Amino acid sequence: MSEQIRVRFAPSPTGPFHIGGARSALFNWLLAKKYAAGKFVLRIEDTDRVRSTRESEENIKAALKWLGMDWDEGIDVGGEYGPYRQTERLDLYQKYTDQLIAEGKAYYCYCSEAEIEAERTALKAENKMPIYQGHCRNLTPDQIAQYEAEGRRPVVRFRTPENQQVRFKDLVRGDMCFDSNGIGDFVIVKADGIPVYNYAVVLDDALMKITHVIRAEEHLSNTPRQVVLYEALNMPIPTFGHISLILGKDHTKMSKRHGATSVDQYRQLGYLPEAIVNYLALLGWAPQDEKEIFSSEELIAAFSMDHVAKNPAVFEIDKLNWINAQYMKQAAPERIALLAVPHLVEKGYISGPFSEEEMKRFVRFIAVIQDHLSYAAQVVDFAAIYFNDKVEVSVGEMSESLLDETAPAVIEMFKEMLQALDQVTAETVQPIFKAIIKAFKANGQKIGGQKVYMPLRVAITGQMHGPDLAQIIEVLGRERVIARIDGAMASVR
RNA sequence: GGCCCUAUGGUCGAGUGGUCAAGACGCUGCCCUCUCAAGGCGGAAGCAGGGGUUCAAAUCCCCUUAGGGCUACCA
Repeated sequence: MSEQIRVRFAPSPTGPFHIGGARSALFNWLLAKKYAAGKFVLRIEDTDRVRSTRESEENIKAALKWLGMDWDEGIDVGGEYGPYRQTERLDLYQKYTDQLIAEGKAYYCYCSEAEIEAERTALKAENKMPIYQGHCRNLTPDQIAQYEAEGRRPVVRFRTPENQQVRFKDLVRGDMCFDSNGIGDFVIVKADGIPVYNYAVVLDDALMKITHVIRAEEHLSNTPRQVVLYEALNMPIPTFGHISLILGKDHTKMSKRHGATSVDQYRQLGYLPEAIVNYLALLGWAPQDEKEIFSSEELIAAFSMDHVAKNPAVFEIDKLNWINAQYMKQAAPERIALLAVPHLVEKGYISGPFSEEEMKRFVRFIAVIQDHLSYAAQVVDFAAIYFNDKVEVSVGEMSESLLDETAPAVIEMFKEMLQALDQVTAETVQPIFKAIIKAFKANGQKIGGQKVYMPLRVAITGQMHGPDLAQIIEVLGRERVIARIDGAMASVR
């Protein structure tokens, strides 16, 4: 592969930025970064004026940046092949359209949408391929004048060569071959003068000197249309690579039904961008070795289109969660704390951002629960341990552990020993538990760790499960721990 | 309907004519442990079906089946 590699990501800004789009972008980005002279360009395909929005374009850019995929050329950053928004390139396209028409490779078609629709329906009824039958292929000047007089606005159709084998090379599918007769004379410019996707994409990719077009498989069947256009335009055909689609759990195309599908939803849930990138890379591509966790740099080094899978991949949230958890364990607690703030606010634990001092303390708590988290929003599952000073002991196993006959003595001893400590840290607290067991033993009573830890855990956290108790005590501090214990004991008495 | 793509455990996937068919997630057993996680060590679980080709097929060919895409004046 040449070092002059130029790839692009060309999304349509028509909605939330989808996880599948992110993977397409990633594969292109990885390919560009692999080569010193590689360039990744970001182009906005907004020819669908009804559905395209600036808001969506901003989302895409923000998501790409969040994921760490910087672009060398394109929207916002510019470059020598701009502009990079298709609606700003209309005059450029016009030149080539005129040329195609002049050469007889394209022609005006005055058929109305209703007429086309009727033709299509009829063909389908006969079990034939619903392709344009060429009604306006060879209009006389008189006919054209007649249509113009009727006020018809023409589209431009491409005169697709007949009886031709359209071939192209696909990096993931191998050599592809389509029959040109299955294509028909398709529209390249709509009645409003705006080129259609299949046409604009060819012009843009050629003009922007794109060498490799890596995109989703849904475009595979469109590729022969594009290839005939490249040929008619006398422009070099890029190398294609059609990566398979990402499916939901039920093996249908990922949609809202499958839960979070947009990059932004994952960002809001407190997933880490490195983890998303890592997971996406593993979806449809496999490294040569058995490595699973990759930094961006490692990904760039290891990535190759040679090992991109052909079959569609099911998006498995469990695996993403596992990968994200791997990154969470390594992440700075400060970062996780920051990501958790909106969720803590939402649950009413706090009313706004932490003060600097509060943050410092909360970060210590995060360090304690860090290994329990798949993503930052899950902090709320542990937040009660930290925030609820008024411990609620539910009747049942919990209250029983406090009403256990050894419990009062355990708790009294614990309080005394905790008070006696110079410094309350996990290291100084831990020996207390052992000391209590020993004290019972000296008294002729054998009790297990369970009888010591559980009443204390329940009295301090109001829960029977949770992270290391000594660490929780360190984070909470002596006063709050004592107060919680007293409150809890009072509530069960 | 036509054209096209795809098919290895529940999932991601290694595998490119000769392997006891990797590894990971998930599930599960044990260890660790106050608990829940994390971590460590094990286990169950797979070549969609049928025909060929070949001494030999997950691997090559054909058919069937299933899933998906395209067939727009969407991208």
